[in-house]
Amino acid sequence: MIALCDVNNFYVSCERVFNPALDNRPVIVLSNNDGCAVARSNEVKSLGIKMGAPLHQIQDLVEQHNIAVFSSNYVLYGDMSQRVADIVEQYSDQTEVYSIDELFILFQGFDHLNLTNHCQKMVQQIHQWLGLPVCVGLAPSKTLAKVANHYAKKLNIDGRVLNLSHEYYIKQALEHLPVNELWGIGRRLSEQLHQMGIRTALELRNADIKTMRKRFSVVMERTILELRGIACIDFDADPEKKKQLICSRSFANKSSDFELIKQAVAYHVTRACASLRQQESVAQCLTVFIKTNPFSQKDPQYSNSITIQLPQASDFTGHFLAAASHALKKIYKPGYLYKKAGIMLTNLSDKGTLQTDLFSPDINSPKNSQLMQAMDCINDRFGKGKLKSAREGFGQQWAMKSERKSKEFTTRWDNLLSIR
DNA sequence: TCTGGGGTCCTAGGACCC
DNA sequence: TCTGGGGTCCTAGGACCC
Repeated sequence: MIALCDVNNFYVSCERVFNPALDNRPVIVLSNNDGCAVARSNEVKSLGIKMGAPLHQIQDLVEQHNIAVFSSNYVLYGDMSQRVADIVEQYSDQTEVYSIDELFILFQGFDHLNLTNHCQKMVQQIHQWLGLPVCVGLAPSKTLAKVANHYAKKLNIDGRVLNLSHEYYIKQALEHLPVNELWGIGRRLSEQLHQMGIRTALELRNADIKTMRKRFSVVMERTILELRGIACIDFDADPEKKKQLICSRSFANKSSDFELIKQAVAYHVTRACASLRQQESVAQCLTVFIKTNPFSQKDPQYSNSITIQLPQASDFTGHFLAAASHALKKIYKPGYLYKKAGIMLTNLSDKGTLQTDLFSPDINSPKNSQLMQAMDCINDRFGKGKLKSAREGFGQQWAMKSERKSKEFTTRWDNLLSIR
């Protein structure tokens, strides 16, 4: 059996843990740059505010219903997420962190246990230790576990665990589930399924598998098999290293200032290279991209990207900074108001198996390596960005808006909550 | 005026090989 | 008019996820 453990309205729930006045009050957490609503409390959902709604479009509702609005606080959410995972690991040694608020749990050799009870205990412990509400769906496949989790939340199941292992209940659940709510069936696919007359998850499960494979792809075939209780999406306890790393941010305000964009790009390169070293990879390709605000009706639009290949894969920030600065000069056009810049590292490989070139000098000197190590060490100990490249500048004039962020309650001594 | 930031997997088609 | 039968690798684009 596979369980999906998912924290309800995760970001909102994290805010509520440290601010009980938010209980029973509508709460929203915004995306980066205070742009869109990316987490909503149940009260907000029932007001009809959609996932991803831009804040400026729902401003009236916010005032009307006295909705509490927060900037996203990833340090807090990341730490809380880790704490959830730590607890879950006590209940099975096979867990797969699927996202910041979800884990799959594999229960193998647990036949002696009543899994529903086992998971209920886990839910209780998470609630007691962290104050976070989680729901668990149990089923023979990941896709069905997702379905079970969906109903555990929706039906407000006692004990917050729904076990979907009996054929009768599986059918019941799928019969009432619109096909577009399935994991792996997005907007495009459900449109096409609708055209074929397939509207519920049960109808999809009963569809002819060969026809569906032909018409769609192996992905669709797997979804159907999973709905039939045949697990075919791998359980991946320790995910491979990232195959690409992207770092980008929108600017607080649009700008055509080359120097400002250059500093933002340097900042992104620095962050990406630190992640690269952390997972002990090297990258050979660097992509730099910039774009104007696509939502603007009146500003002339421009976006471009360029990919540069290093002579050798590397993890030395300096090489990527130099390449990025070169790349940016090529794509930057004056006169446009830019809103976003970012970089991407691709063609990643293991640092241990790094191939050097027989005919050109090695660009990865031990000196560079030591320098990066020292830098990472200092930044780990004294905080991200304590030591940085001069190219990043000091002002960070482009820095995103984050005007309503709560404190780092769990990771900074001086942000510790005091109780009177 | 204001609209996020990450990721993954699969397929078709082109270029190439013998 | 007739023009084989296998392969591999790479990339762009499309779909999905949170």
